[in-house]
Amino acid sequence: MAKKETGKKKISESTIRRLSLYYRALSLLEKENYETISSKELAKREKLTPAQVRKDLSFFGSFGTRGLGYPVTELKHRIAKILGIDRVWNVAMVGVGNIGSALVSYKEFQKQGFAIKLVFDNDQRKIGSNHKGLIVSDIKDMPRLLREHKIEMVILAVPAIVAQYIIDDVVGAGIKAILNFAPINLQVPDDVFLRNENMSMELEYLSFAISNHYKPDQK
Amino acid sequence: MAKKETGKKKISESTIRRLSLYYRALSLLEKENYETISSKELAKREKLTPAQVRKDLSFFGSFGTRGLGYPVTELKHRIAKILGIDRVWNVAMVGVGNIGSALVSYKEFQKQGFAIKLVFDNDQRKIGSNHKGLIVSDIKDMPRLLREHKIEMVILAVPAIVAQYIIDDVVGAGIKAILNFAPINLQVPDDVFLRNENMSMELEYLSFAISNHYKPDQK
DNA sequence: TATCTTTTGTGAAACTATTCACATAGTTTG
DNA sequence: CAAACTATGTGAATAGTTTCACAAAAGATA
Repeated sequence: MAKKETGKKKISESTIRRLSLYYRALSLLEKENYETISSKELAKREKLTPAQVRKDLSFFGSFGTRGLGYPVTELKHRIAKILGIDRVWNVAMVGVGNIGSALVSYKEFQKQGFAIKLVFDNDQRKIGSNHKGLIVSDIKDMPRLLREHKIEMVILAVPAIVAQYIIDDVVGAGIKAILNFAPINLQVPDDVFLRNENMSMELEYLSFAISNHYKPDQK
Repeated sequence: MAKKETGKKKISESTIRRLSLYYRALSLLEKENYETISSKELAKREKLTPAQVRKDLSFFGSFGTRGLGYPVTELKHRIAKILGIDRVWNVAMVGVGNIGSALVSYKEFQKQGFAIKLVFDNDQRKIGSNHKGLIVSDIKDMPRLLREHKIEMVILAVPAIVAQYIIDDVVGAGIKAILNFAPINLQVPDDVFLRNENMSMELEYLSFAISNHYKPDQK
């Protein structure tokens, strides 16, 4: 009997991140024509333990068949539903410097259902120019355009120095989910989800690892 | 009496990541002409608890003065030393598609001491072309060039489908630290540090958060 | 110099996450 | 169809991380 997710029990951040890994692994398994997959094999592919896989999934229901494993395609869809990626999300890119313009062309986002519909900048030389079929809009028009195009997520790729001002505008326009690439700690109201992506931090981690002959559990 | 880091006790991944945050905060504090900073204030700036800050630092020694706090500039240098970023690292970029070429121009890496010295691709149309002052080399010459230029870290920004072949070459050339942007789980020997950066995963996390009215501790 | 205040550094406690281990339920085989 | 096998789902045990709480150390005050 599948337990319905009540939304009551607290799901840990790590579990959610692993769901993304499972989803990716299942997409691959589907292409390899697997019909079912055991927690053991799924764990092996993502360098986790079978118990971890089963425990993670058990928070959301009971998806497997004892003696057989999990149905690949069905589990994939179930995870997509849990993650909320069983639909297309309208995303806007704010800032088209190096990172911003690269991400606009990044196929992976589109593939996972994150459709970049609008692109903004405050640089007059960039406004009006074409980035992969999208015309760069003036950041001054952002509040209106975000609403008009029903944008639900924003990727912020602006210089750290202006990031707080711009995120205030983004929040003001009603956006509740923001992925920030500026290396600075931004303030947002409690009901806005903010994730920070800091690529230097990953290199610093590697630097620490080499410098200290550190042997972590390779994630 | 400062306790010398023995390298024996296990430092958690989260602690290391927070060191990066402290480092960044301290750099800012230095610019704001702070001479000392309390764990309380430092915690506030990075949305952590004072106890967390003190505990993290205590793994590496005793850097503060009771009643006063931590000396900003000195602590910054100490953390730089711990993270191994008190020097310049020679880095190579492998793959100059969207992400790769954006990262080559990404100022933040340079600023943090990660100097991209070589750029590789296997696409004949790209080889020989100029990316921000760097000529794209043929990936066939990678083993030789990595050694000649004393490269210690590689950023892998190639399509998932070829990532395993290419990382095998990178490992073969003696590289011990790799930051991978391909959304696939790569195999490397035990003595090679591999970090995966998956930007779609961050958007999926936001998608989950919105879809489930999830309220995490905003990290 | 004595007292008060501040803030560190750190064991211990509380909390969170992972792994274990096994009853259970289903498949497969002869 | 019964026995053997396989693999889930999950409480309990273990391991790991964060927070608490306070003694101790240093600065500030008078």
